[in-house]
Amino acid sequence: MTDLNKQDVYPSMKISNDRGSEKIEPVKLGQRLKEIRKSFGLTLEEASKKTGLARSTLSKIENEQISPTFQAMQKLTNGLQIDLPQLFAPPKQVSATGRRDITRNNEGKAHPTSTYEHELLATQLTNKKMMPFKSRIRARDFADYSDWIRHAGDEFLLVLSGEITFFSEFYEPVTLNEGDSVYYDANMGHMLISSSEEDALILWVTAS
Amino acid sequence: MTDLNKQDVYPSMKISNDRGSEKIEPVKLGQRLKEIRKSFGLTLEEASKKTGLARSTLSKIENEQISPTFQAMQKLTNGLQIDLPQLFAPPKQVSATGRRDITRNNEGKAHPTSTYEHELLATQLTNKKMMPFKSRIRARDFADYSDWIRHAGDEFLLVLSGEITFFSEFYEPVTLNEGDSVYYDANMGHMLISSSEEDALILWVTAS
DNA sequence: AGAAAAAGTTTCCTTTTGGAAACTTTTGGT
DNA sequence: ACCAAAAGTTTCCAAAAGGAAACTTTTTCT
Repeated sequence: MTDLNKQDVYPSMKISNDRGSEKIEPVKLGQRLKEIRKSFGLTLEEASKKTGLARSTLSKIENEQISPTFQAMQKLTNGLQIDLPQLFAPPKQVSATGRRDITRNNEGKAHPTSTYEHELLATQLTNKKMMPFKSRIRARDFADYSDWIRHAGDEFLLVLSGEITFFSEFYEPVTLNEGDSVYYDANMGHMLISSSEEDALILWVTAS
Repeated sequence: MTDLNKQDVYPSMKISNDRGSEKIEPVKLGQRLKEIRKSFGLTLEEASKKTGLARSTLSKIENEQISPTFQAMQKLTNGLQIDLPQLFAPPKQVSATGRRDITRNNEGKAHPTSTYEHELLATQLTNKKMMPFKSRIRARDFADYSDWIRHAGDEFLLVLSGEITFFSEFYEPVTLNEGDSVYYDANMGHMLISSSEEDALILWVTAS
């Protein structure tokens, strides 16, 4: 195999930035950590017990007097049960106004097709991590589809009413009734049909 | 005021750490870093110039002889133009068989509290991009909470039955009935109560 | 308000990291 | 194979992090 490297595959990852050490963006780790600890209602002492780091060390980290080692950070994330991404997470400014979008029943953005009738919810917000839909499933037959549906990301689906049969690439078809749900990798080929008399109503959410 | 903290009212925070790491995960940072550097076709010397870290230091980090400080890691990520998530959670295994998890009605993992009764869905899968819950809302009063609920990520909520009042930090309370949904930034303080006689049932999904 | 307890910060000292240079291993050319 | 250059590792020391305990501030009693 040729020595294909990331630069070939992912042009976006350009390393052309030749400036040795650019200005180090001051990710406010300490501040962030303090927020998290407080949000759990923990004192330094308690956090100390959970993480195995000294009270004093935690204090210094929170006040940005020291730069914790990776080891220390692992103790932090393990002890407090948080993810690293969460810690480094974007400057995360709580927007002054907050993001919120309410969609009333049947007032989403409709996308009807012969097999589905999708209603996109929360259309007012941009940069969402998830895309929620409510759909009416018209398809009654496997043959209503030309091929597996397949796309990036995770998908979660809950049956609101009716009965569907969920087909997927590596599994036997399965019947889902009201209240049943399925979570799957959308890269795996999938499709679904309504398997009762009526159309089925489902809620589904994607995230990538 | 009672010492009610987030963990009490919001047990999901505990389990939302779904990265499959209950115990001390030995993230092979050094190994991973070496992979990345090689994939860019960089020598230690070049990486050193880009990151501002000494050749020797890089070597020691890669061979896991030392645990880099947060500062050092920032230099790494800045200099090499990679982001932290990449460093920590890259194994990125696309399972050959496909990931899928079905949760039957009322068969999720329950987490009852006085105000909520959460049922975590899709408990079999790890590394999910979303965390789906079905919940029964018992709270009838604003005062059932000690403070706003606030955590990282986006949240989507759909009312399955009953009627809820959704309180959030920067908005007036709003009443949601069956079929209504709301999408919001979970960093924004929020909480909700059942505003009809019966308990309300909701579906909600978080993603961060 | 004052005392006691709890929470948080700073000091002091030990352990560990980070960097320059010496040293070893690998690669490339002849 | 040999030698030279490049790449990588280790040594040694200065600089910084981590922990125990002293100290200060804040909270919670009476």
